[in-house]
Amino acid sequence: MRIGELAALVGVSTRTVRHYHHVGLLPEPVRLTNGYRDYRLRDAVALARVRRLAELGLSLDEIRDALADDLGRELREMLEELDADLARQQEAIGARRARLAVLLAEADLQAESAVSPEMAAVLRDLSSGGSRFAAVDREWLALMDTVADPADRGRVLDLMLPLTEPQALARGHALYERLDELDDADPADPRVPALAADLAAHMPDAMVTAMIGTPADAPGGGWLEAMTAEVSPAQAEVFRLLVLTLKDRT
Amino acid sequence: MRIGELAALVGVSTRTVRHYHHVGLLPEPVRLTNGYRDYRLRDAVALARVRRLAELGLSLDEIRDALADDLGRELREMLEELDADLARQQEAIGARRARLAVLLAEADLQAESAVSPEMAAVLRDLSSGGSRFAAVDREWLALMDTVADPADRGRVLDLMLPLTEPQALARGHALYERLDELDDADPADPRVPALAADLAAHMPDAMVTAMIGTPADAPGGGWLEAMTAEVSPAQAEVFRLLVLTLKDRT
DNA sequence: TTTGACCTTGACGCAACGGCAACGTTTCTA
DNA sequence: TAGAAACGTTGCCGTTGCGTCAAGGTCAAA
Repeated sequence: MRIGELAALVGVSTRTVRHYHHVGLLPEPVRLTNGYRDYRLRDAVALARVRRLAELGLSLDEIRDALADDLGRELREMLEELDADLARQQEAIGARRARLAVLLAEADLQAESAVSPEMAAVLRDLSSGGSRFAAVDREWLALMDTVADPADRGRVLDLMLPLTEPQALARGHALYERLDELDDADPADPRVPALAADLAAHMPDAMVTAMIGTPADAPGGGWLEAMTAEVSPAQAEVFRLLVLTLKDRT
Repeated sequence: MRIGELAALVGVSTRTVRHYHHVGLLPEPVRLTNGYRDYRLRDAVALARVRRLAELGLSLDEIRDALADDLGRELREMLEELDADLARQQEAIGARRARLAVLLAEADLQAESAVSPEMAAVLRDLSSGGSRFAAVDREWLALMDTVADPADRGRVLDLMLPLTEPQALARGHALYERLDELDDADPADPRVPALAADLAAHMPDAMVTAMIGTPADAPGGGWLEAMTAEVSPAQAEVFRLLVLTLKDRT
């Protein structure tokens, strides 16, 4: 047999056969005088053996190990491991499909699939003012929504919901405006501690504990540093004081 | 933010961030005077967007397309396609696990997992004689067992089973011996046509139609050529006559 | 001052082949 | 009998999504 016949017989490409030679999975057969490889039936059997394991999902390395150990206990362990692995894959795919189903159902209602639809609603409410600072806050919330795992995502939403009530929104807008006014103010400006105190008063307890409690190295952890870097010195000072105040509150 | 902070914030490696820059998924931010990349919150938002789609299983190319088309209809189609793809994967994995379960159950009984256990039993029966020719036949059957898809595999077994009955086995061994005797005989030897006729008489009808009916380009198709290449000229001639006889029989 | 923890670009590695180049051999066909 | 088609040979690059050096430059703390 020449390589093409062997390949057709077993149902693989000639490239695959040569690849198996290259990686030592299949012994090189004798050559004819013209240099062509000359295969026997036993080569086809060996190749079919390899393919059988490959199609079960074993890597070529694993197949080599399994065949080297002459089809003993080793193979059985590998197969069990493989089965566990496949089970995990099935679960993972199932979870992804579940998330997809949610996304697809919601996509019928709105196309803003960059964030979850609940969070999109929250962001719409918050964005009714033109505050430059509100924009930073919105970016931050959008980030939290994408970065957190689904369980935390619900918690973030719960934290935000009280702030979307009409009175809270009005007060929030006023606070945003006061923050905007500090854009090029001095950090020692008297309005700074006043605003920090009012902000602290405006924040629900649950949000406070969430903000203080987030470990610095978890995803979404360096929030304070990341936000202060975005704002002016006076605004950063507001944050510093705010965090101090909140820490006292716990 | 520097690249490490950004990466930690979103929960990826710095290498991943740079990779996304490299492939154009994430715009390069401004550089500080020392050459460090300087990220803003919106970069984190963009990165998190990308990750969100990536974790759903979209390829980076698809993510680029989806984001370029500004989160419209395109994305929805891709998600649906992805869902269908995942469904197919689930099915494929299920099929593999089913095959694995069979293998594992049988591995308790015997370790000869290169061929299916039923075929292993058939091969044991056939191998009771020391005929060199029987060895070729056994290789061939082992190959058919691994190469054919599961549906065909059962058919092959059905074909073989009649030959494993005691009387059939005895006659089969006698035929093998007569084939072995032709190892270095002349193709014109009078024993050749006689043996071909006896072989034809020995083969069940179902096996005949299976052998004649297999298309030459299907997997396992070139069986005649592959087998004749393994044997001596006189034995090949037996085969030629055998096939002629069998073709008449259909 | 010297670690040590960052950052930079660049390049190789990975799994399992597919595909091409550039060339020789065999086989079919006109 | 010539030429084309269909095989064979080796070798190298491309794929995916980064991980992992290598060989530096930068910056903060001890």
